[in-house]
Amino acid sequence: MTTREKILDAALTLFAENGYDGTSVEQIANVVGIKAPSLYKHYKGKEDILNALIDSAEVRYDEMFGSENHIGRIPENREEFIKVTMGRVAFTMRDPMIRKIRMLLVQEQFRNERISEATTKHQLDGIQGMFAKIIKGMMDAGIVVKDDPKLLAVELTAPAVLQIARSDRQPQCEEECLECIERHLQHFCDTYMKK
Amino acid sequence: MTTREKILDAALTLFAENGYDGTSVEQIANVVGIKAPSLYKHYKGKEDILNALIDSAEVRYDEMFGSENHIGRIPENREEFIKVTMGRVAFTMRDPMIRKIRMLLVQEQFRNERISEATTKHQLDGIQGMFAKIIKGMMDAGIVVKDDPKLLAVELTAPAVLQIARSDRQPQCEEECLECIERHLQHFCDTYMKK
DNA sequence: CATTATAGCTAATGCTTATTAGCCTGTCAA
DNA sequence: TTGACAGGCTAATAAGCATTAGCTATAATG
Repeated sequence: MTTREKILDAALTLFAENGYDGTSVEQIANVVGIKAPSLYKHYKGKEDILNALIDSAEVRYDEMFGSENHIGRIPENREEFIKVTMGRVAFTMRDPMIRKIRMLLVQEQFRNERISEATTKHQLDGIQGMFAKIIKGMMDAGIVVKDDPKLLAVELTAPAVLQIARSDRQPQCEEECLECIERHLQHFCDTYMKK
Repeated sequence: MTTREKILDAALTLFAENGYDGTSVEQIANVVGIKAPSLYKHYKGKEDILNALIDSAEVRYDEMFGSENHIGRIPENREEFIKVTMGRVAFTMRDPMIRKIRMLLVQEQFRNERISEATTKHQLDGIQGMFAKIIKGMMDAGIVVKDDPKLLAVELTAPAVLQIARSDRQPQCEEECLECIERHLQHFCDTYMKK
């Protein structure tokens, strides 16, 4: 890992934990193992680090949720749908990097337009788009009732997004959040899946 | 309005807009119309202002959503339910004070346990509890299908909470957010209300 | 009327912060 | 071998920050 990358990594951790204004350039440098002024050999300044961080978060997010090939196989029945969805949720909830990106975005969402748009993409448009396709697939396969896939995606994802956000701020409730999501998922299937 | 109150008011606005760390005591004093050191005649320090702010936010929230007498009449039919609920949503979304409290909480949710718990209460437990009661009432009246009211409250409120959060960070999308909530509400009624 | 508390002020303190200047060392190309 | 550059360092700068000390005027209280 290059120093440039180490800086991004340290900054992400610290920004996520203490916020942008709550993090000093010196703290970042400490984690990297260099002195603060050396950091300016790699980035123009603190704001520049934040921007680079958002760039890389966007790239990572698009790799993860943007491309078609990560939707995977359309589940063939209720059990498979629940299993694969819960797996996705648990992974997203626990992955340290993704978690830090969420925490960074949510704290700095009012700072500038880029972050604000990224937050909407992550919390709403991105996941909804992805699940709309999966739900559409299941409708076409005849295992989900005919309806607007986009609308069902909203119903499906919104409670999960809120619970993931909760587990970010109250990690001790992670288990409870997952259970809550699973109950919701069961209910979703009860409501919209054919028997 | 006493100076003590003016200080809380100014601090709420500034914290909501720029975050706690992004706001200086001097800025708060400027808005109030006094010099920074005078502020210490009213509060022990910056952290003390934040705590007082959360106290008052909690009081206001409990007045608003905590007590039974604010649930109001149980709607008698679909149209009334949609109308009164959209009214509630629009009010909550637009009320400046409530909006600032949401913005403050969401930005500082990782700072301390009180704020973290308040955020969960506002975003999840509070609204869900309130709507669970309303839904329960409509079930008892026979206009909503029999189901777990708490679970239906999750399905009902989660998309709305996310859209309200979106309109906080992208106020230019307020109209769009409200439309999105209304579509969701219609869909909720289609799904769970008897014809 | 005397005094005491309230609530403002200016000045100062001491700390943190982001950033710059300038130096040094090792690596690699000409 | 020389020279340039990358990437580290120390020292310094300048600004901003929360907070304290101490003064003053006004209003309330005895």
